[in-house]
Amino acid sequence: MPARPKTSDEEIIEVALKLFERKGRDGFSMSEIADAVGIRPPSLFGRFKNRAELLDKVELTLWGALARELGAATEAAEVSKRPVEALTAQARAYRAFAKANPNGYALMFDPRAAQSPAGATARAAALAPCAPAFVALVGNDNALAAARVLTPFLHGFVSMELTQAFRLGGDVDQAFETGVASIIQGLALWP
Amino acid sequence: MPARPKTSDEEIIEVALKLFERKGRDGFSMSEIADAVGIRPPSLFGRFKNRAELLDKVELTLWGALARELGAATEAAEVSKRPVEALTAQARAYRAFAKANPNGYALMFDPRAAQSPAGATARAAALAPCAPAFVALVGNDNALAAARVLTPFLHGFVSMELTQAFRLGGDVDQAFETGVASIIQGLALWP
DNA sequence: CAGCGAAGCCTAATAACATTAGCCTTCGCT
DNA sequence: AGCGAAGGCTAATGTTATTAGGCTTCGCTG
Repeated sequence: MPARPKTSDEEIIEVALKLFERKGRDGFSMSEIADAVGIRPPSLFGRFKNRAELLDKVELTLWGALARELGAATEAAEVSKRPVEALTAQARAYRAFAKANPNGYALMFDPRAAQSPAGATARAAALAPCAPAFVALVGNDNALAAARVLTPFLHGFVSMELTQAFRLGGDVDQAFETGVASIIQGLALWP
Repeated sequence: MPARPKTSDEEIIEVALKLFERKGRDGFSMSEIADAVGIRPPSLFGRFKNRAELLDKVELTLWGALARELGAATEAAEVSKRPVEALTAQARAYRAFAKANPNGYALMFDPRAAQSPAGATARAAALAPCAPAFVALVGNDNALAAARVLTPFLHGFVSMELTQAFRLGGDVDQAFETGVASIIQGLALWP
């Protein structure tokens, strides 16, 4: 039935992601994306219901990428034997991902973005690689609670870092290491 | 020299704050604010350079309010003797403020908002009430580093809470209490 | 092999915004 | 009396997202 497409949904999402990452949430428009893939702005609406839906797709792509990074960090550490090292490695991977994709990272936690079921699933999936380390550290019953200590710290830290909220001097890299270590140490004290 | 003003900068900021809080960053426009104070949209630009400047003012107001809340929480605890209690109270006050002003809180940490010097000053001032407690807990030299553990956690936690990022069940209130306690316990271990 | 029908694109139009330009009115001060 | 500026207004501009309606291609079916 179809005619000859000039582009594909995937290409559009890719292009949108790059534009987004470079110019931030404000600096990009549907027109720019259309230009970049060689079609006219209204044609985008044949592929995506609206701008929000396109952003949802971009967000999902990013969650997938984060999940992959965390998974890679997990493999590097022998989780069952050394949960502390595993969590530290994952924390560093998390921060590295955020710094590599500053605007994208902000999108992933934007209140306006994806309340979609797919978004929720992607979020949960992204954290999955960390679960074994938490279980190994504090046991099955406390794993979720422990994740709700470290994860908010990570999210808060990188968010503040990306918005340049650390303005009182000092070594931010070291503050991160110290913070992760201190928090994991606190978790290790759990019964 | 003047004529008869129909409103004042302060009133506009108040109204903008309320509109903002209710409808979120997207759902509000200069037109709505103008309507609400009984003037025409272009007249706003005689008072504020542009929308961004108005938002800056709103943001400053919010930082001031947060500083006041934290100060109040501080007074209730005898900081020098009981830094743990003081920090816990401040943490609760911080969270309560964020939950009471969800959209406003998001604004305060928005990358797009105030990179203004006034904004930086306001941020620093907001945290000032907590400084004595950190000093009492970990000493002068470690206070900043300690603040950079607890503050990111708080910011991350409430941000995630406000964006409904905690979707795996469990008691979120308790997770907060547990997290704060665990982190402060970790800090208390510092040399 | 004629031709239906849908996918995918296009141009033109609409509506909401922020913001600028230019003008009018009021009123404190001389 | 009347200048000058503060503060407002209407009208115009330019940018967005988004909708409406129409044209073309081409896989499939008769």
